[in-house]
This record gives sequence, C-alpha cells and structure tokens, in this order.
Amino acid sequence: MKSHVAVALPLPVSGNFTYRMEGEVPAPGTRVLVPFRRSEQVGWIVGEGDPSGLKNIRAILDVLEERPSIPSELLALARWMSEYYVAPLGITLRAMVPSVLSDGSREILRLTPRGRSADPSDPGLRGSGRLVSRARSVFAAVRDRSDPVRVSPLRKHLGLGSIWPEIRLLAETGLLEHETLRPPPPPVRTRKVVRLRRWIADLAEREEVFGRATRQQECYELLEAAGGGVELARLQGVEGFSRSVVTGLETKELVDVCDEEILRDPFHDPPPEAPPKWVLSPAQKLAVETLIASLEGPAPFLLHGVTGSGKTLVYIQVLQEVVERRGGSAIVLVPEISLTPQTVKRFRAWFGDRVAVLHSALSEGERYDQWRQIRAGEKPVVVGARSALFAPVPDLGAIVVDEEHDGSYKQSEAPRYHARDVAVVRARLAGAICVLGSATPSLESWRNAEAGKFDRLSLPVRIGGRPLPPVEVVDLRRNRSDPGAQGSGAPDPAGAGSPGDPRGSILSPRLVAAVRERLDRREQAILLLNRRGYASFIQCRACGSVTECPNCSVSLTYHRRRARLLCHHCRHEEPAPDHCPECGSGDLSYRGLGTEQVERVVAESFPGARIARMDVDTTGGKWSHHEILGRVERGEVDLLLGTQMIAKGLDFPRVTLVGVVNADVGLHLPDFRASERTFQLLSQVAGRTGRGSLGGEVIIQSSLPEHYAIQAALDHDYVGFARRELEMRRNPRYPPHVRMVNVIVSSPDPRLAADGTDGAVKWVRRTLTKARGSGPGGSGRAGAARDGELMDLPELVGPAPCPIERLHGRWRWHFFLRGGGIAVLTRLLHRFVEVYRPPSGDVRVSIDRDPVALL
DNA sequence: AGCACGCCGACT
DNA sequence: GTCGGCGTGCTC
Repeated sequence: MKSHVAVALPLPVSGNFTYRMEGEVPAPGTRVLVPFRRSEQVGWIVGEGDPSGLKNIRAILDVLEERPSIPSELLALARWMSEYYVAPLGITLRAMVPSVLSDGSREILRLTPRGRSADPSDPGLRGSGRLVSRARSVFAAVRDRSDPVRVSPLRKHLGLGSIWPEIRLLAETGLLEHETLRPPPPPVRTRKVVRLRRWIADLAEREEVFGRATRQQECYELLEAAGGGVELARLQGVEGFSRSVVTGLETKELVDVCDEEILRDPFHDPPPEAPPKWVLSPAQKLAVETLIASLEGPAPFLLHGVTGSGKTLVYIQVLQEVVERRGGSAIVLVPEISLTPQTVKRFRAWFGDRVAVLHSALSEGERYDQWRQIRAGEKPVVVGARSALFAPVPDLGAIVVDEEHDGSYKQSEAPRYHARDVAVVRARLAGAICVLGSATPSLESWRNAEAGKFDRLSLPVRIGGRPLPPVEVVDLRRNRSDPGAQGSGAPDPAGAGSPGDPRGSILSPRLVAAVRERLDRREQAILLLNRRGYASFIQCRACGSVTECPNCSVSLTYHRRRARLLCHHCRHEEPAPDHCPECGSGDLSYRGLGTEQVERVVAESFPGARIARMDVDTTGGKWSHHEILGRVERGEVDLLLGTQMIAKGLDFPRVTLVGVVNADVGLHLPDFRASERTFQLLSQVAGRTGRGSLGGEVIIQSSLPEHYAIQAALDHDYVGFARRELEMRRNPRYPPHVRMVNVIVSSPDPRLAADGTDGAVKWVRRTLTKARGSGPGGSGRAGAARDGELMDLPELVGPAPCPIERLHGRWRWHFFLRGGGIAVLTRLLHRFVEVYRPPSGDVRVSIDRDPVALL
C-alpha cells in the first residue's frame, strides 16, 4: 500500500508538504517525523497528499503517536485560525499542544576519540583556505564546550551562515561526528508499584501459603487493606519491609511489581473542603436558568455582571450542569494574572480533582501530564490562561471566558489569535455554549450584544445586596506640584531631586487620611499604580538628556533596589548612573512615579504599617503570588500596593479602601483603546473593596478628573461609558465599528524597514485600486465580484512609524487596513503574504488582525 | 526558518 | 583565476 499525505510543518511558510506514507495512513492530526532538507522536522498529518507536479517525494520517517495529538475538532479550529489570522497551519498546530510535543529533532556534533586528543594544528586541519580555517574555528568551538554540541546555537555563536561544509570536512577528517537526535519522547515519569495479583480468600489456605513467612503475610495484608496497590518505595521505607519480602511475594506469584506512570499534580495541597452553600440571587438564578436552557443554543452569551455580583458562581452552576448531569467537559479561561490560587480554589472546591489547571508556572512535564489527563477524559474541567482554549477535552459542553475584555487574551506572536474570539468559534464548532463574562465588557462584545449576535445577561447588583463602593476623585493639580507623579518638566522641590527624597504630594492629604483610618481600624487597603519600578526615566537637569534603551526607542526605567536601569520591552539592563552620561553633570532628576517609589513613600508616611508590593518585580518566583496573597488573606498585611496585577479577581472582605495613586498612567498612550483600558482598570480595582460587611470606598487621584473615563468610573457607569466611547470611535472610525488589521514591517536597518513598508503599501494600494475599478459599479473585467460577494474593500491608513519606532533593535513601521468585509480582507491578506516580497535582507512583515495594542 | 545556489568585487 | 561577500528562491 502506497499513499501520499499532506503534512503541516511549523515553519513560516504557507502551504503543506507532501510525503509518501508506507503502510497504514494515520488519522489527520497525527504527529509525524519527516525528512526536510538536510534535517528532520516534526509536523502533523493534515489530510491526503497530492503527488502531482512533485518530483522526489520523500517518505515519512516515523509516526510519533498512536493517537492524534490534534483531535479532528481542533484540526478544524486550527484551519479556521490559520485562515483568519493568516498564520501557517503548522505554526498554529504547534501553539495548540504542549511544547514537548513540538520539539523538533536536533543536529548534534560530538568529538571522536581522535578529535578529543587532537588540537587545531592537526594535520587534517592544515591549509589556508576559507573552508579549512572556518573548520578550524568550528572544531575549536566544539572542543571548548562540553560536547555534544547542538549545531544551530553553535552557528549563531560563531556568527556564520551555513557550517555544513565545515562539518562535512571535519567528519571526513575523522575529528568530529555528526548525529541527528530524534525528538525526545515526551517526559513520562514512572515509579514502582506493588500490586496484588492473587486473592486468597480462605484463611486456612492463607496459613498454608505463608507458613512461617510472617513478614510476607503482613505485607500481603497491608496491600489488601490499601486496596491492592502500594508504592514500592513506601513499603520499603515507611512500612519497613525489606525488598526480599516483596521478592518472596513475587515468586509466589501473589504480587506484581510494575512501573506506573506518575502524573505530576501541580497542586501542592489537597482540594478544599466542600463548597460553601450559596443561595443564588434572583439575577444569578435567571442567568443560570437561561444558560442551561440554551445549552444546545448557538449564540454566545455576554454575562455582564458588576464586580462582586457572583459571576463565578454562575459559571460553576453551568459547569455542574455540563459536567455532572450531562457528562461533558468545560473550559474556563481566565487572564494569566488572575489565575491565582484563590481563583483555582473556587473551582476545586466544587469539582475537586476533576479540575486541570494550565498556567505559566507549570513545568513542561507538569503541563504535559495535565494535557494527557485532559485528553483521557479524567479532567472534565479545565481552568487556564489563553492557550487552555486548546485543551483536548472530550465532549466539550461549555467554554467560559472570564474577564473577556482582558488584553492578555491576544497572543503577540504568530498565530496572533484572540482567545475570546477563537473561543466563540470553537464553541460553535463543538456545539457548546460560550459564556463571556466581565464587569466591563470589551466594546466589541458589547456591540455584538447590541447587534443581537450575543445574548446579554446581566447581574446588576452585588451578592447579598451590597452596594458598590462610593468613588471619589482627588484633583492632583490642586495638590502641590509633583513632577514625579506627573512627569512634567517643573523642577522638584528642594532636595527631591535625589532618589532619596520623594517628597511632594504623591499621596494627597485625603488619601493619607483615608489610609490612616484603615490602619487605625485594623482594616486593609489596596493602592494601585500601574507603573513598575521607581521612576520611569532619569533626566539630566543640566542638559536635559534622558537615558534611553540601546535597542528600543523608550526611556529606561530606574529600579532603585537593584540600582539598575531596565528596559520594560527588551531584556536590556544597565547600572544606574550617578552622573549624566552625556554631560557629566551630577544633577539628575528621577521622573515618572512607579510602584517602588510609592512603596517607599508609603512606608515613610505610615511607619509601622505592614506593606506588601505586588508587581512583576516582586513576583518572580513560582509561588510568590501565592505567598503575597496568602499574607493578605491571613491579615498579615495592612497595605497591598501594586500594578494592575492587584486589580483583578482578588476577594478580601477586610479591604475597605482602594486608592488609585495616579489614574492618568496610560491615558495618553497613542492607542485608541487608552480610555477604555483606563476605565476598565479603574472599575476592576474599585471592585476589590466593599466585598464584605465592612463596606468600602475608593479614592482616585488624577490630573484629569473631568475625563469621561474617570467620570464614568466614579459612577460605576459602564453603560454610559460604552455609549460615549462608541461615539468617540465613530469618527475617525475605529473598532468595534470597523474591523482593523495592523501590518507591521520591521528591520534592524531603518532604511530597509522604510523601503519594505513602502513596497508593501504600494502593493496594497495598487491592489485596492484595481479591485475598486473592477468592482460593482466599475467598468472592470468580468470575475471581479467572482465570489458573488459585494466588493466591500478596506481602506488603507498610513504608513507611519510605530508608536515605539524601535523595539528589540528593530525599526518598525506600520499601516492599517480599516473596514471592509471579513472575507475580502482575508483574501487580500493571503494574496499579500503570497505575492509581496519585501526587499532582501532581514525584513519581517507581520500581520496583526484585530489588534489590541498598537504600540 | 535554514540552506544552497548564484552573482559580483578583492585577493593569490 | 579563486575567495568571500550577500541577494534569491526553494524546501515535499
């Protein structure tokens, strides 16, 4: 039997590759190893192959799994994503599985015994040609490292292009050997377990079998009592049986010692006790009933529930229906930063060990184990961040996307998908319901609800009838001018120029008084400032220069404790200067207030208060979130301060004050969503208080108190905000009124980036003009509206340098495609990537469909 | 992406 | 004449 299969490879090329398959053809979605060029690649069978027009079709090297790692339902979803987001199918499939499954094979080099004792003056390496001299440096590099050495990092290290001719030469000379390592088998950990094999019912018989072998009998009975299987290490350790006892039982064929897979469990504590008995509010009840009634219904739901209205309980009720009564499974997506132990605990309280959790702190092995258990149907409830959407659950019945407005659902590399949008598609393909929940829905979802594409459910009041906390604003302009807080050019008050003296009104008297009250009453307060570090930049007072990142066009942030300047975009860091690197002046000012500075000011203003800071810099460790939040929960912290990390999902009844140190951070970013994000952040953080019987209040400090995003937050007025913001985006047109695509062209060479953009824009403009000329109403050639669809063309906006015009050492330009029909846009983009060739050199073109951030 | 082929200026 | 740079295009 000889047949051909189409294989999708995780390479930046569109289109599949055809291979010969000897023997039975595995199902689509099966991972295979194929020969590709000189080396080998891991890919997925995606269908039948078409050999016509191809010479030299090669054979599949290996089928890597018996059961497809991509079930057919997910393959269909991947096809949709690949089409919509204009990403290669193989790259999309790779994003769907644990990374251990997409590890390719590696090329490695090893010294031969002769090579080990040779040195670079070996007779085999004599000569002056380029090949030989390059071979010498390759050889030296392999010798310098502990072999085996992987080829691709070595190439990068040497700064050379292809080094295969050199490797071939070294192999011929007998100094090196070259080997292709197959992809490692997925990491499965095992342990030895002793299992009962034969059951001796009769007591008399038992006497006969064991006789004087009392230890064996004891061991046997222990196994009986334990239900048949006990870990060998436990028998030998805690239980104190020697190995010979077990061997004895083995010889009598009473037990087996077998290897059993350990499925690593990332939970370090047992599931919590049974869930608290909650009584559903009328609104919750209605929501649950509506959702359950439409479990077969096609429309996604937008669950708009104010903070503290009990959205999670609604999710849980729906999940119970799906999982317990219908035997299906469900996926719950949450933003990475709200995937806290607190969130997970709620689901585990109801579903115990049927919950799988997928988040970034898992090791590769843990992630793979979770994935396998999910696929085996052992974990019908999956809770996780963005990529958990691709959990291979059987019988998917529901997908919940909590905090659906959150920007972290958008992936920033190919495939640049939005998990909320893909969730809607996956649910539709699976016939499952989809619930998008938020207190501050994205305007996209809000508009879909208004347009009847989503069904809207509301939870307008908090559980227990608790009121939303009163919110007031403090006008920072009336406070003493503080350049730190506002980043203005005014000189600091005397002495405040050194990092050691952050005086000025970072905290207004009103906020200080409110915090003091909480301290006196032994309650807790949360302070939000959405900016990391101590100061967002250092500026020389003498010459005005600002320290910039060498790789990005942004200023470096000063981190005081580490005494370093960091770039928050690339990984660059350098020691903090004490003199201006430009003019040598020692007169530096530290501008743009960050959390680290707030921590200091707060500590000075409230001596004795127990303060915890939570931001990317304090949550480096795997369990540091857990640790900080645990302290807050146990009442060991009076003041929790941090970035947006503290704005989501936290539920601490003793928090009776939320202070926003500066609400204006982010409001002026050159991004049409700046107001929306500010409103969302303020609403979310306001929701952290007033959750218990102690009540709560919110104080927002701002220099723009009249801004509508802030005004709406004062009134908890989502609907009013949405109306206003939708109006703002009508002219010029922005999502959700129109679809957008952001096309970014980048290169380390500013010239190439500009030329590449120019060419791309010309191509798009030409294509649009042509299409317009031949569209409906035009006099164009036949077949223009060939799909019978109206020519609903997008408009080209730009090009312009990106707001951050240099990032990671690359110069960036972008332009938009705005509006137009979805299908027309898709077709245009695919033609674009197929036809447009950027100028040669390192130029990358990336397509970001439905972008969430334009920086 | 990663690699080979092919075309041009600077050396033996 | 060859070495060594990099632009162009293909990979089943």
